[in-house]
Amino acid sequence: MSTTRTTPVQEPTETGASGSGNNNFNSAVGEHMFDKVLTPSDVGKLNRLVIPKQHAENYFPLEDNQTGTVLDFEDRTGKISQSYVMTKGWCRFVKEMKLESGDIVSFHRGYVPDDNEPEKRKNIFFIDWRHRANTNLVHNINYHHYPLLG
Amino acid sequence: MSTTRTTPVQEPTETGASGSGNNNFNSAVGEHMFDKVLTPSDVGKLNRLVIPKQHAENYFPLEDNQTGTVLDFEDRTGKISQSYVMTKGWCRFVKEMKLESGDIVSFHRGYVPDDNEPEKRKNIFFIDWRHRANTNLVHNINYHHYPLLG
DNA sequence: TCCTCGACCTGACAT
DNA sequence: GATGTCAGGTCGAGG
Repeated sequence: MSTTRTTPVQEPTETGASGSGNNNFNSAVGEHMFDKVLTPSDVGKLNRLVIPKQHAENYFPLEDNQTGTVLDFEDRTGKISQSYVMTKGWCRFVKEMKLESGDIVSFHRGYVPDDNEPEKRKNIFFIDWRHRANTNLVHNINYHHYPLLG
Repeated sequence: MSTTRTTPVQEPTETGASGSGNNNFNSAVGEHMFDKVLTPSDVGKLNRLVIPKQHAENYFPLEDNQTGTVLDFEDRTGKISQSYVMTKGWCRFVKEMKLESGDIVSFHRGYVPDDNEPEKRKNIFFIDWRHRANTNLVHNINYHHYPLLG
């Protein structure tokens, strides 16, 4: 219970292709971006989800992230690092899905053509979740998905 | 000791023009950007300075900050917020300047013409500091400045 | 009031 | 020991 650091956020189990039973969402929803095993504070009273920096910058449309701005102190260097949290809407999501520490959320991205500008594509985000395995809960290994609009 | 929140990061005392004695640095160094009163952790073992978000986004060349990316959960909204800290080089600065909680750092910006492209200007950053007033320390109300390269 | 949200502060830990 | 990131808190504004 004590050591609850983020799982070394492993690269995805390559899209639901692995046989872990998460195929009750249509594969057409899009590509898998990343997973996070929820920490106690992700599902606690803090009402926020810490998003691993690398994934936030890789996958969300934050535009032009330089992973920190570097300045120089004369001969030295000063670096400004950034971190990312999701706040708005998260707490409601946790409650409705009854998420607990150890459960897993999984972000996916899809595209739709933009009707007005066919050469452009519009992002659609999805968030899936499942209860962790190795639990006494009834609903283990159930996957769900929840659409997002980007 | 307990309540050590950031001073409501007030707007600057409008460039050293106010009579608080901070004129031992050449006014040619540039415009005043913002101040921060140092917290205990800013000068402690954590080796980092928390930079108020608004100032980081207003003044540093982080490019294209949208102050949080907004996604929509169907009819809901999820928002990703960012925070900023300065890490590299900060701890050395604190030690050399003997900064303590309650002291104030002040960021300034100047410009120099870019020799190759005269129409462009290059940022130069400076960080000034002073010990807080109302202290028993000897060096109160001393201002210093420290050049940065941008 | 209570809750959410957003910003900030502080500490732990990995590298 | 220095740096970078994440976890876990507090606080205040606003609904």
